[in-house]
Formats: sequence, C-alpha cells, structure tokens
Amino acid sequence: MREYDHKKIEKKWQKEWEKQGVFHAESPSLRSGRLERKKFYALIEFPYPSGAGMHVGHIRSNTAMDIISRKRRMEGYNVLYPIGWDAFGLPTENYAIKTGIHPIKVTKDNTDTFRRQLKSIGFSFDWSREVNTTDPKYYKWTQWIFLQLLKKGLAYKAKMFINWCPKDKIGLANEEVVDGCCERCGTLVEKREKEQWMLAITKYADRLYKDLDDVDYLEKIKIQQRNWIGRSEGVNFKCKVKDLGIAVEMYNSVPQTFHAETFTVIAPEHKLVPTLVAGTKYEKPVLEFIKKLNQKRARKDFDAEKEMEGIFTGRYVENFAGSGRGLPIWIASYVVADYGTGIVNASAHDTRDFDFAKKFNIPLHPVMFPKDPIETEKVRNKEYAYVKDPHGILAEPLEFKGREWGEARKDIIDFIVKNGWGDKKVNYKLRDWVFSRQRYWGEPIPVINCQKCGLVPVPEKDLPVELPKVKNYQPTDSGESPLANITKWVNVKCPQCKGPAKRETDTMPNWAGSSWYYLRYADSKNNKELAAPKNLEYFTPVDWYNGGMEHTTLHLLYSRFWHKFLYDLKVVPTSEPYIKRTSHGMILGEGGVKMSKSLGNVINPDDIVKTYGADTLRMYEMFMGPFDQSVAWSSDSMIGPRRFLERVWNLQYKIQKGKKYSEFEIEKTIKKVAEDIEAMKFNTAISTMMIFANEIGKLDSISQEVYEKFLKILSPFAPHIAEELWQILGHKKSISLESWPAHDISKIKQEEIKIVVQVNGKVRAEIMIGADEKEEDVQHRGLNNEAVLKYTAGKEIKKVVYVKGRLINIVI
RNA sequence: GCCCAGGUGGCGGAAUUGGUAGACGCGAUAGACUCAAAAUCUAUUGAUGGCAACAUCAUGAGAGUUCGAUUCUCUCCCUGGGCACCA
Repeated sequence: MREYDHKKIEKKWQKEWEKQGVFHAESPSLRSGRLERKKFYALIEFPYPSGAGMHVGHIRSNTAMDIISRKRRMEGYNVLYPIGWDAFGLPTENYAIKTGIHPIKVTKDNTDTFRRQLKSIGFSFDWSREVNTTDPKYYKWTQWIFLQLLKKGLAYKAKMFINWCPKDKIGLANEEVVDGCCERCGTLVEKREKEQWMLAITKYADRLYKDLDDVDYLEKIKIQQRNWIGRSEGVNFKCKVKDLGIAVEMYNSVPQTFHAETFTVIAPEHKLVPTLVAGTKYEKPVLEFIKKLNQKRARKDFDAEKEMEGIFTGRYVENFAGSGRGLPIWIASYVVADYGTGIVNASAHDTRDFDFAKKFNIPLHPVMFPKDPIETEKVRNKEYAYVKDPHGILAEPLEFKGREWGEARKDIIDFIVKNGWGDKKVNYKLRDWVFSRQRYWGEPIPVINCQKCGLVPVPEKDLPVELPKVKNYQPTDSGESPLANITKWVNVKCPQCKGPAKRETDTMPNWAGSSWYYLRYADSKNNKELAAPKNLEYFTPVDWYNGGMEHTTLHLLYSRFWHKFLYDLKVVPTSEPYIKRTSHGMILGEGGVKMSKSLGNVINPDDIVKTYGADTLRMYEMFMGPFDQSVAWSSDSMIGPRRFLERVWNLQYKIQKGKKYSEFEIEKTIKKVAEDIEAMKFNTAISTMMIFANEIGKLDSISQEVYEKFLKILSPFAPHIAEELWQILGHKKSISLESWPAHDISKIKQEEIKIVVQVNGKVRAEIMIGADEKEEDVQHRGLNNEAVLKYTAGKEIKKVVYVKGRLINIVI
C-alpha cells in the first residue's frame, strides 16, 4: 500500500497541468471559423500583490471560483478563469519611499511570490492571460480610456475643495474618507482647494441605478449600490428672496408636506450667503458665526446632529408656493452645501428641522397626523416630529385633506408643478469621482499643458505615457507629484503648436486599472487594441464575479461606470460588465479577532501547503463555514479534511471487479454536491462527500464505477489527489477534462421510507412504509403501533395529520 | 439614527416549501493495537433525572399563529457589517 504523499502528488500535477495547458481558454481570434463551444467567464478580484504575501482569505474566494470553473469545464464549457495583478498603489510606493527600492522591483518581487503561492494551491487559472496594471502595455489602454472620457467631456478639471490627507499628501475621493479620516492611515482629513481631474460618474447615475434591475447580484449588494447612488425624486421649488429679487431653487424630496414649511435653511458655505447679508446689520454676526462654525467642524469629535447651530440671515423667501407667506431664511449647520441646491425649506415633519425650530423658537405648523387621536393631539401640540409615515393623514392643502401621505405623493407633485411653484427634480447622493493623485506609482494622466493651446490630450499614437525613473518618490509639500521634479520628462513640445509645454504630473488612482481589467483578459497580448472585438463579443460579459463586500460601492460601481461608457463607444457589446456578483466572508484569526501582523495571528499558507497539502487547505477553507459569512481560523480543525482525504486515498484498495453498489447513494451524493456548488454551499457539499466516503468505507469492497464517479465530484475541491487516483485507476486523460457525472433523478427512488409517528406533535415512534403504500394503510399502521397506543389508549382522537413520506401526527 | 446580516452543544457549524433539532467536522471520554507513545480503528458525547427502558427540558428573551415553529408574525435584547447632517 502506498501512502498519500501530498508533496509529490501536488507538484507532479501542477507541472502536468501547465505542460498540457489544461486550463487554457480558447480564443475566437485564434481561429478562422466560429467558436461554437459555449463560454463561461469566472472572475475573482485580481489581488494587490502586497509584500506580506498571500492571505488565507485569497485562497477562500479563489478556491470557490476554482471549484465552479472546474465544474463548468467538466460540463463542457470553454472556461475563462484568469488572473492578474492590481499592482499600482500606495503600499508599494510607501515601501519604495522607505527603502529606496524602485516600485517596479518591489512589484516584481511581490508578484513573483504571489504567483508561486497561487500555483502551489493548484488553481485552474489560465496563466497565459496574466495581466499587470503597472505594465506600460496594459496602462496604455487605461490611458486610452481616459482620453476617450476627456473627448466626451466626462473628464474635466475643477478647482474644488478636496479631502486632503496631510500625512499621505494625497487628495482623497469622498468615498475614501472614513469618519473624517484617511481610509488608509487614519489621519484627520483637511479641506484644501486644488485643481483636480474629475470623472463625471454622476452623468451615469441614472443608468447605474436603473440597470441594477437587470443583473443577478446578491440583493444586499444591490441595496448597497442603490443607497450609495442615493436616487430621490422630488421637487425644486422656485422662490424669490424678498427685497433682493434673487431667484432661488429649493430641493424637497418629500413635497407632500409643503404646507407645513415655516422656514428655510441654507448651508453655511452656500455661495449665496454673503449676498443675503451684504450691507445689512446681520452681515457681521453671520460672517463671524460661519468662521466659528468652521473652527468647530475641524474638530474630530464634532457631532453636527447634537451640536446644531444656526443664525437668522434677516431675509425671507417671498410668497412661498403661492401661499402669500414669507419664510425666514436661517443658516443651519446641518445643511449640506453640495446636495440638492444647498438651500431647503424646513418643516415640522423632519426631525432635524423640528429640533432646530425648537432650539431657535421658530413657529411650526404640522399638516399630517397619525390615525390615533391621542397621537394626533401630541403632534398638534408639537411634542415630537411626525415623520414620513405613508399612512399619515394630511390636513392641508385642502385639496388633499384626508388623504394618506404615501398615496397622495404623486398627485401633490403634479399639483405643485401645475401651479408653477416648482419643477420635478431627481437628485443623487453620488458625487463625481476625484480622479487625480499627486503620487508617483500610478498611471500618468496623458495630458499636456500648453501655454498657448491650454489642455491638450496626448495623441493616441504616443501612448503609453510611461512613468519616468525618479530618485525620490516622496511627494512634494506643495502637493505636487514627485514627477514634477523630472524636468526632462515634464517639458515637452505641444502636440498642436509644437511650442513649449508641460506634462500633467498627476497620476490616476488605483481604481483606474481595476475598472476594466476583466476586458483585457479576453485578449491580454493585443498590442493594437484594448482587446479584439471578436474576443470581447465571445467572452464578455463576465458570467460570475465573486469579491469582497468592501468593494461594492467603489470598485464595482466604478467599473460599471467605465463599462457603460465603453458600451456607448461601442467598444464592448453589453451595457453591464458582470451578469452575476456574489461575495465572500472574511477569514478572521483564531478566536474571531482580525488577522493582522500586529496581533501576530496571520496564517502563512506556505506552511500549511507543506505540512497538510494544498488539497487539505482547499478543503478546509471550503468546509470551515458558510462561504458568505466571516469565520474564525482554527488550526486544530485542519486535521478533519486531511483525514477525509486519507480515507478517500485508502478506498482505492477496496476496489473489486464486478462489485456493485447501491446506485442510490452515489446518485444522491452527486445531486446534492452539484446543487450545493451552484448555491456556493461548499461546506455542506463537503459534508455530503464525507458521509458518502464514510458509508462506502464500511463496506468490504466497492466497485470501480462508483469510486470513479465519486472522484469526479471530488476533483473540483481536491484536484491533485483526484488526478493521482484517476491515473492509478488506469486513465490517461486528465480528470479535469472528464465530464461531470450526470445524476439520474429516476434512480433516486427508495423502496422503503422511514416515517415518524407523533402524538400531539411529539415523536413517539418510527415506522417503515413502502414507497407507494396507501395513506389509509399507513395511518392504520401508525395508529396501531405499540408505542403509539401507550399514549392514545383511552383518549379521543380528534384528528390525524399525514404528511406524505414524512410523518403522521395524531391529535388527542 | 437608518439599512443589511446574524444569535442553535465545549468549539466551527447542519436542518427542502413549517414536519424526527444538533448532520458533518474539531475537541473530549473509554476501549483495541503497541514495551510505550503517536497515528489508526471502534464506541460514547446537548442538559437534567434514572441501574435501565425511558421521561422532561432545550435553537438570544417574551408573546402569537399552527396538529406541529430554529423556520412565519409582533415586541424586546445582544453581536457583526455597511451608511450617516442627503431635507
């Protein structure tokens, strides 16, 4: 008997797969005729090659998609399961700053480590399509996409207040600021005015929102994206400021209660504020108020909700919505300048407005009341803010008296519009994407500043604009990229007038390269185009994309935006990049704490591959818990899957020619495993296989046919051991190229079924019945069962419930 | 505050449309093998009571619907994640 030697087996098959090119996806561009075979495109988020090496979390998500890919291959699909490196980014640059080692070298070392580690796990990646975002041949096309965005007016420069991290010396997108602090280093973010490149993602907000209806994403992912885009339909009220004659628009997303509005609030930084108070007695106190407020806001622990501040401007809105009333305009600290119009009318039906009015003694006028009369009295007495209740009854305007708030909404909006008081308006929370970074390790933005011609795009034929070598990667305190110091690189001739000009020194954020990488995989070696249309037509969209929840609102939204843009340019054939999106849970350290270097609880996959083997590691990570939930690592539990594989290995010595085994068990197992893989319930798929192996392990001998079927369904999970056993059984072809065993439902039929007899819902007996036995006969047998009679004797039987093939419940 | 997940043995976790709660795995206990240990194999393993057959209680707490609830409804508590001055 040979022992299960995982080291030998795993190395052997990894070499063999590579030699045979088992996992290469066939491209239509490489053949003359049509590629008839159906494709399946499985995608994982390509890793950022950090210096720490691969995390066990990578293995979890990669294995999941690997199992699905391997199953699809066995089902006859031409599977594309690619891999690459999202290698631009701050950690590498910060490392370079610290050590002086060039980021190119750092990246090469790290990707080498990752590649070796990934290969040691036996993932069925098509390595021939490997991409790297830092490769000029790759980022040539990232820059090309930027030029197209520029051409269409979707990339623009804007002088604006940006979130500035004083430590990283970098501008941050709103999305990258967490609790007012830099997402990466935790430093308190400052506001700084700077010229920035922006991408107009808001122009696509509507489509990004609506098209979610047509994709198969996990519901929670859709909800997060919808919340992030934050679409709301409301009314822009058209008003005039009394005595000034200025027209203002005020956005209101709940116009149903517009009659309740008794005052108006404006954001402190709103550009209209100085005009409102200019030359009045309010000017001095208002400006002082704003100055003080800004100082307060800079404080980290400042809570605008609790520390609500405000001041009257001395101005009024004139004749609000035809009511003849004038609404006092207050500056309020809780109003956001860049949402809607930054000026809002306020009412008793909003908690913040309500609290504000109470604090500053502004009159309130509720117009919507609950059905309960006691509560109505409370609302009438202004005891609390009665907010957004679809069943609340409106008292005003009189045209809508007695109608429900939720139901009346549409009609009230029409009413307002018809009277000319305002226009329908859709607003989004989503803001444009701050696209420039004052950093070295990113794609140079391919633009030239000419003194005469202004901003001139680099001609497409001159792409890529390559990163020059620098000595120092430290950003400058002036906020410019280190590239600004390379005069040789910066000074160029203007492509239009040939006069002296300077290159743009800002680079792109790391989200750029990852916004379109899945397209490049379709044709990663193409030097003439982003990818051959033939290949894009065939491979895209991605059929199944798995990744982390943390990328739902940034990467996933950005890449959908770019994809839609490329669709408009007719570069890609579909309007959505991913048909299906799922997500995995995190792997936590032992005891449920976060895995981190500082806690010293990081698990090194290399050690486990060495001692237990890649197959055991794969099995363990799939078995440890539900795929979409976080699970704590437990080194003790690793032994379970390893024991299972050893048992499977030893089963080979039980094979006997001509031996038959109940078809029922193997067919049932195949069916369950297949269903569980599709539902990403890998943990129960494995337990099903364990049960099967335990069962046949008890027999004296097993048939080769059954064992082979079992190896096939095991192979996506533990491919190395499955290949080895497959070969031992005398097969020449790789098991990866075999076909997935079809389970025959008709075979899954039992002669006898065990059912339970309950008395008043409590199990009292078990009986065996024939599969086709009549209900009356079954009931009769249940009722006359000895154990059951003990409980029913002398009692009146009220009812007997029979659930076919399940149970009998006798009610007494 | 809002949104989304969750809460089941010593631990990770199973339970089709409501239908035998605790599958599978880890750990633990006992036994076999061994000079011994490891590995392996066999048995037991939710709690309480009982020599046992068996009984009772158990899925965060409390109520409800039902012949029957881990599953459905309501109220509350706790944990994790996301969002948050968005009118």
